[in-house]
Amino acid sequence: MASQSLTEYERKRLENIKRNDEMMSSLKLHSKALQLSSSTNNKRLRNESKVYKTSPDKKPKSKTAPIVIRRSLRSQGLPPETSFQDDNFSSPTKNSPKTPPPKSILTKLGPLTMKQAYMGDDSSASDRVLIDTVKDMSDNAPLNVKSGGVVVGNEGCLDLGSMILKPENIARVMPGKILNVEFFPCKDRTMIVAGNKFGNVVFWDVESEQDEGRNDGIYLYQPHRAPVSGFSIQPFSLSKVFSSCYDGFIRLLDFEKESFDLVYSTDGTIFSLSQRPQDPNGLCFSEGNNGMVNFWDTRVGKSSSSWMLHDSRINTIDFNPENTNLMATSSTDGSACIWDLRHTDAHRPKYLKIVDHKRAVHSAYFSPTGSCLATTSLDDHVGILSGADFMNTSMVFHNNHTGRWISSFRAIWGWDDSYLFVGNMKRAVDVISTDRDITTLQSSDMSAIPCRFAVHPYKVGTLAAATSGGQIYLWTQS
DNA sequence: CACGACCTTAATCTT
DNA sequence: AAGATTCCAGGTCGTG
Repeated sequence: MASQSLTEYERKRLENIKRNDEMMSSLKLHSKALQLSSSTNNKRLRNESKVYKTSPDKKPKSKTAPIVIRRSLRSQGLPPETSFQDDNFSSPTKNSPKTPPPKSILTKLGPLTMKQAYMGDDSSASDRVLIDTVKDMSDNAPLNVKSGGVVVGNEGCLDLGSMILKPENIARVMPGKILNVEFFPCKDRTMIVAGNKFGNVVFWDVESEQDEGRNDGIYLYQPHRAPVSGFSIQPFSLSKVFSSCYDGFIRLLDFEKESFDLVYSTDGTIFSLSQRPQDPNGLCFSEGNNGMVNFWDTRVGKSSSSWMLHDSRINTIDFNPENTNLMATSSTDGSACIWDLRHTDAHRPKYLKIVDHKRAVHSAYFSPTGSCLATTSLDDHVGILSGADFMNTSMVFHNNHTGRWISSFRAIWGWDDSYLFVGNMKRAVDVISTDRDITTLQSSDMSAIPCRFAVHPYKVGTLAAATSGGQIYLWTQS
């Protein structure tokens, strides 16, 4: 038998590949990605985003009027499904920027130029402005470096009542469900990056949108072909953006080289991506459904260590900003853990603390000072750990039952250790304070459920809320 | 135990 | 305006 000549590892790998292929084809993922990246669709999206932004919707009804919004969102309508090109989609004859990247490039083990991945067409702004803006930001990077990676400055003085959602800060930045949204850690700029389930990555340069007329400040790319599961941008290197994908690829967008380079690929699913603060060459990500965490050295292109830390997929990885030896993981196995990377126990780190939930845990994040941890679970609770060695656990009831179409909720910390932001199924943002008070940010302009959030690391009061319909609501402090 | 059928949920698409 | 479709979650329950 041929299989007998294979090593155990090789046989397992082949099995994995076969299983993945079966899953992918059964879900018609390729076709979806291609349909999505057709230039007609693309044009529609950019138009739509503009329309949506300039007139989010007239609100004839004063209070909650979700149906109104939905009607307006599809006013342009999608052209009837054309026969989609199939997997043998031939490479484009002309290298026009509006040509979607063919599957052969997205699956190739190699670099992908920004030009190849850019989804803008002739009528949209060139991404040259974006590239130059990010390079400018990067040149000012030293200004952004703070001790311990913690925001210093006016923390703690946020008045929630002063947070507002301006109509011009609402945008449909991409199609489909947004799984991830982040701010560039840049002191004087509001640059947002988001990723969706189709493998798109979008940049929203918010100031650019306000300053320039024709340019809407939104730049859409397709560097991946499956859901984007994570980003990592280090404050000291703003021109480099790591992104991970369910299909097992991790790419590094380098604005200097203007390409999305491949840094890692695996047969498993990558569910989350993180970097230890102040470690430019290390990547940390979760892989597969067996709770594996992998530490990857990008300089050598090798794994420095990998451990099975949970019984099921790991949904988030976060490092303590004060003590970067502490790492928090959240898992579908129903637990979240804090690990001490300095101490190992039976070939894996020792856990300092375990938080048990009754169902899957979708996030575990350290507070800005590192002295608290917040967990979010499908068991309809937000856990808050505090005190010496995270001894005190407090569970706050919160409806986290998002169902299938809305990304799971993940409570994130604000600009100090006193409160958390988390989605609310009634199209609002809940603010949970550590003393268990819950207040709500509401706006009649928020026409969909905000499920994934990010806070601007330097601008207190600037909060991005992303939806499963591709919108971002950018709350700011008035 | 493994597996599949079925349910939940909201936004979008189609009729 | 209303029904159909989405679909890389995750739980439950029934069957082989």
